This record gives sequence, structure tokens and C-alpha cells, in this order.
Amino acid sequence: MKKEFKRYLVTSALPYANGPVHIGHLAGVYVPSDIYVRYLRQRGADVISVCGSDEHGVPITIKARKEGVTPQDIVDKYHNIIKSSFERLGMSFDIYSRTSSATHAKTASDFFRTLYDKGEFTEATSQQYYDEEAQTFLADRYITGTCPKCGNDRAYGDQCEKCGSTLNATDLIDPKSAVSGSKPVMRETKHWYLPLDKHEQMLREWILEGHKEWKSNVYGQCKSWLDGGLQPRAVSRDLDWGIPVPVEGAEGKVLYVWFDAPIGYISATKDLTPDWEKYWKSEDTKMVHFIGKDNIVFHCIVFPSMLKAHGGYILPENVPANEFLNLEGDKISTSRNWAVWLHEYLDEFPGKEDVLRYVLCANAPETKDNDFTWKDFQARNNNELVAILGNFVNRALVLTQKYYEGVVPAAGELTDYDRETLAEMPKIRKALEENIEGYRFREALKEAMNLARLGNKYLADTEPWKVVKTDPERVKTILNIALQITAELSIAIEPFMPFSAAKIIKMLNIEKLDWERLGDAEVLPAGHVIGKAELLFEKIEDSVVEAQVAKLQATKAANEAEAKEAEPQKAECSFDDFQKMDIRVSTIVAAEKVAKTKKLLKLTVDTGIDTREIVSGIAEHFTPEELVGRQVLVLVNLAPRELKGTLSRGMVLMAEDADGKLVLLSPEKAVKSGSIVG
RNA sequence: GGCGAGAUAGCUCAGCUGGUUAGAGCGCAUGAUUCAUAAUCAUGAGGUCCCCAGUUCAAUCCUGGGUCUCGCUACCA
Repeated sequence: MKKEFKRYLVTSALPYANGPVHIGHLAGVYVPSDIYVRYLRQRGADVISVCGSDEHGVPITIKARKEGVTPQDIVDKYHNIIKSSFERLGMSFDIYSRTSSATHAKTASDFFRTLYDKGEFTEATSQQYYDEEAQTFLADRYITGTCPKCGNDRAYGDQCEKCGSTLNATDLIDPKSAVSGSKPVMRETKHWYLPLDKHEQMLREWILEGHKEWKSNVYGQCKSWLDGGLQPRAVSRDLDWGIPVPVEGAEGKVLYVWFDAPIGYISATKDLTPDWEKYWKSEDTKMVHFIGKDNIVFHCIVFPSMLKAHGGYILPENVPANEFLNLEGDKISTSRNWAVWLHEYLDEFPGKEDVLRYVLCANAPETKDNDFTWKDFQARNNNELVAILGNFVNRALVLTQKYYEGVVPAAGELTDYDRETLAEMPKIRKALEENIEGYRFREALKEAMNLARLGNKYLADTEPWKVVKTDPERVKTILNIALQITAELSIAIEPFMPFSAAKIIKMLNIEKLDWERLGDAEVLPAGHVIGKAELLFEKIEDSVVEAQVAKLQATKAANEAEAKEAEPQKAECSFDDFQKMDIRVSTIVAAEKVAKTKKLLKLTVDTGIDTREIVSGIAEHFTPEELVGRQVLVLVNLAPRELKGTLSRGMVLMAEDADGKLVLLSPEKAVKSGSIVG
């Protein structure tokens, strides 16, 4: 039962305004989303595409503090960079808004208030711990204490690892702050929770029963969450940057960023049109969320629960999440500056917006993580865009100029081969439609390119440059068909490469054609005068991509240099403080991995005083075998702590290298275990 | 460790509900061609479909186990 929709609402994940946009974001979310909406517009569909900057949350406040500016300064800066670079890439959002806007503040606030008034939140007016030294409320994870159920004195505020029970921080006996080590005080802090568990049944039916067609990565992750059982999630935080919780007695509290961000889609729509409700509240609207795989849970579980709880809103029809794009074999990382930034690309490759769009779509991480390399970028430009697409268009136009002074010749009688060629066009159109509507953009792009391939083959097979000497009449038909294919190309590639489509339209001296004309053999009338031929794409030289690789390596080197810069000295400590630490040379006598963990090793060490067990998070750096027999430095009088069922008594001292690698500290030559270090 | 996704030609990927000579694009080789940005067109070489068992007349596809990669999550005094 295929549903019929009257209009489309397409959302693209809101970029977080603590940095610019890079190619990973583009390949995962924005390029696919733009292809989709451009296609729909060409078909004459009622479609709106909304996006905007996500400007709240803790990371932005941290960045602001670090740079000594206000959070508003940070988001203003990145909002502007992101917005303008999107525009330059041809992203055709109908609106690019931001969550610090007045509309959003009101929308999110009202949304919260509605849920509040409907009793959709559980209101935990609980006491929460506050660290007076650090002046911050403490998340449960940052509090330790004694478990009220089993008496384990190393339980966390959210869970006791010994007995496995789920706890609230307030249950703990004798709590301690993990931030400052001080004893936290109780402060009344009212928080609100969205009981996701209440919506579990609805979600199961909606996704697991109703949307089996979703991409396997999306469906699988939803199923995993639902099968695991959903928990209530807090929707407010004690923070001063964000949208105030619109409830009496909620001073100093804001909406948790994941709660307000998706509402940004709604606010953006409101800013776009007073008619916004028909896009959000009519069952005949098809809503599609374009996101990256890290956002699946919010868009498939949390936001739908919010919308249902509010009432009156539709749910997304699909959430085509992509996987991640790597860069030259390494994970893209904003903090490590390992990325190709959109605004930099646009500056360095003027006029090559479509090349980036093409490469990112052709190599999009639709089914699994993919790798972007500059070599591949160059190859796709030179071997595909220049050689196949650009070349065909150029051939058709140049031949027309040469033989007919730019006037479209009339087709005569068609041969069987002509008809076969023309018959391919509707097939390509159908394949394009099926693939785009099925969110398989990589495949769709290949189909669009097939149209250019068809053209090249047609010219090679019909050889007008030869036939013109013997049968000039026949050449008119051949070039007429070649030009029709060229015009059709302007339709087929528009969603993917809007700049190049526009160039073809200009060269052909025509108006933009609707999607419905794709497959039509007579889009260009005989007698029409075309414009001047220009090259659609130009070759990219080795030196250009080599420079880009060199630039990446330079940033990598710079990062390493920066990482090598020593941390500033810590606060002064007295000799007495130092004397308190008992560090001994110890010998590792046994080592084994702690079951059910990735990073933990259980070490048995001879400290000279005794033989004891120490649990250390170094399993990713050392194998147990290479540690046995090694002498290391151990802080032996560190308060014991239970980790995964083993009491860890002490800490093995390590140095961390610039690249994050851990290095053991050993005495210059073997000494007696138990020797004092000081 | 738990959960999810992936593993198919040198590279990037298709292969819907088990039966195909296992496909495409790029790259490579050979030939044709010269209208075109040395572009194009044809042909071809290239695969224990990650490994091991099982179900079946038949497994790339289903089941169980394993290995590796990625993500989420826990742990890293």
C-alpha cells in the first residue's frame, strides 16, 4: 500500500555551530538532501527544505570560555561561515535558520510548555548534588558513594557495578564528587523527563512493523534500542546558555540541547512560511529527515516521541541516514583539524562546486563508511566529468557550430538505431526516479552519467564527421538527436550538479526544462539558435591535488607540534603533599585482560611490600605478554578502587605521547622491587 | 564486554523474497577512431563472493560459530 503524498517536508541535520562544515557533513547529509529536494522541485512537487544552525549546548559554552568570548560570539561566527558556504555550494534550502532566533525560543518554549501542561513529562523534583567547589551540578556519573543495596562503597551515581542495580545519585550513602573530590551538597533542582518507555509500543508498531523499508543501518539501530527497553530522558539542564525552561521555579535551567534542536526544524519552517502547519500537521505531507548515523536515535526514537506526546504532528516517512566519510584513510576530526573544510574548498577551487558535489555523491557513504582521497577526486573529475560528460556536451555543440552555425537542424527520417537510442532516455529517466526516490543517490548519479555515455556512443557509432562528406542530410538527424540528448542532460544532472546544468542551459540558449521533459525526444525545436560552447569542466593537474595532500599533512604536523607543547604547570603543591605520595618501583609478575572490557588490564605486581592487583586502562596499548617481567613505577598508597569486580590497589604511572600513545616509566636499570621513588 | 552495521574484481560499489556464464563504474591490456579538453567507442584480462561447519537437489544469499573494520555504549585511580 503505497501512500500518496501532496507535499514534502525535507529536513537536514542542523550543523552544530562550534565549527565550520566539512566534506563529511556534506557527503553524509547535505549533498543527498539537496539532490532530493532539487529533484522534487523539478517535478513540480510542493516541497520545502529546512535547515539551520544548532547553537545551544555545553560544547559551545566551553569553546567560548576557552576563547574568552561569549557563546553568542561563537555561534554568530560559525553560523555565518556555515550559512554562506552552503549558499556558495548551491545548497537550496528554502530557509537556513538558527536556534538562537526569537522564533525558535518561542517555539521550543511553547512546545515544552504544551508537553508540560499535558502531563507528558515525569517531573523529578529531586534533590541533586551540587559541587560547591566547582560550582556546578553533578551528573550522576560524576558522583561515587556506597551502594544502598549491596554496600559496595565504590558505586556510581547511576549504577552500582558490583550488584548491577541502577541507582539514583541520591540513593548513595556518603557521596563524593568525582570532579573536585569534595563532598557535594544537596540542592533542590527540578528536572523534567520525557518517558520514552511510554512511547515504546507506538515506536515498535511505527518503525518495526510499519517501516521495514528503512535502510538496514537505521532499522537495525532502532530495533536495538527498542529491544533494549527505553528509559526516560532528562529534557532540562542546569546551564545558562539555551532556552529557559518555561515553568515557574525553573530559574537557571534550560532545555537540554537535544530537546530544542529538532524543534529547530519546526521553527525554521515557521520563519519560512505562515502556512507552516500544513507541512507539519497534515497526514498527506511526507516528512524526510536527512541525517548522519550518529543522529539516528534522536530522529527515530526521541523526536518522534516528542511529536507524538505533543500531538497533532506527523512523523517522518523516512530517515535516510548515511554512514561516515573518512579522509585519506583517517577519520575526519574537527579537533585534529583533519578535514576538508567547505569554505576553504570553495575559496581554493572557484567554479568547481559541482566537482565536489559530484565526487561526494559518487562516493557517498550510503551503505558503509567510505574514504575520500584527493587522488580519487582528481580521477573522477578527469575521467568522468571531463571525459564523459563535459566532452560529450562539447562535441555536440562544437559540431553544431561547425556544420550549421549554431542552428538546431531538423531531424529527418529516423533509423532503427536512432529510435533505439532515443528509447533509452525514458529508461534512464525511470531508473533515475526510482533511485532518487529510494534514496540511492550514488546509483542515480550513475544513471545520469549514463545519459552522457549514451551520447558519446551515439556519436561514435553514427560518425557524423565522416557521414557529412557523403550524406549531409543524414548528419542533420544525427546532430539533432545529439543535441536533444544534451538538452536532456541539463534536466538529468540538475539535482546533482546545478551549476553545470545551468551552464548547459545557457549554452543551448534555452529556458530551464521541467523533469517531465526528460525522455522527450523533441525538447529542442529545429531552427533554434544555440549559444557559444564553453567547457563544462577542466582537468585537474597532479600538482593541484598534491598541494591539497601536502596541506593536510602540514595540518597534521602542526597538530602534532601543538600537542607536543607542554601543558601549563599545575598549581603549586607543598613538600608535604608530595611526601604523601608513595611511589615504588614494582615488577609486573602477571597480566591478563579484564573480561568484558576493551581497555582494562588486570596486573599483578610485586611492590616489594606485597604482591597486589592493579587494574589499569592500558589494554589498547600493551599486550599482557609484553608487560610481564617489566619494572614500572606504581603509586602504591592511592586509595583502592573496585573496577569490574577487582579491587585495584594503586596506579601504574604512564607518560602520554603527543599522539596519545602510552609509554611505561621504568628505572634506567633494574632495581629492587619496593625501591622508593622520590 | 553489550548492541548495530559492514566484509563481493587492483579501487569504489550493485546483487530484491536461495538456481545468474556473479555484475557496474573507474583503473589496466589490445584494437578502432580523430568531431571533441590525447577526450571517445569496441573487445578482453582480473573474483576459493572473509573463514569454518550446517540446512538444502542447489548457498554470495538462510542458520550456527569465528576473524577483521566502523559506529553507539560501558570501562580507562
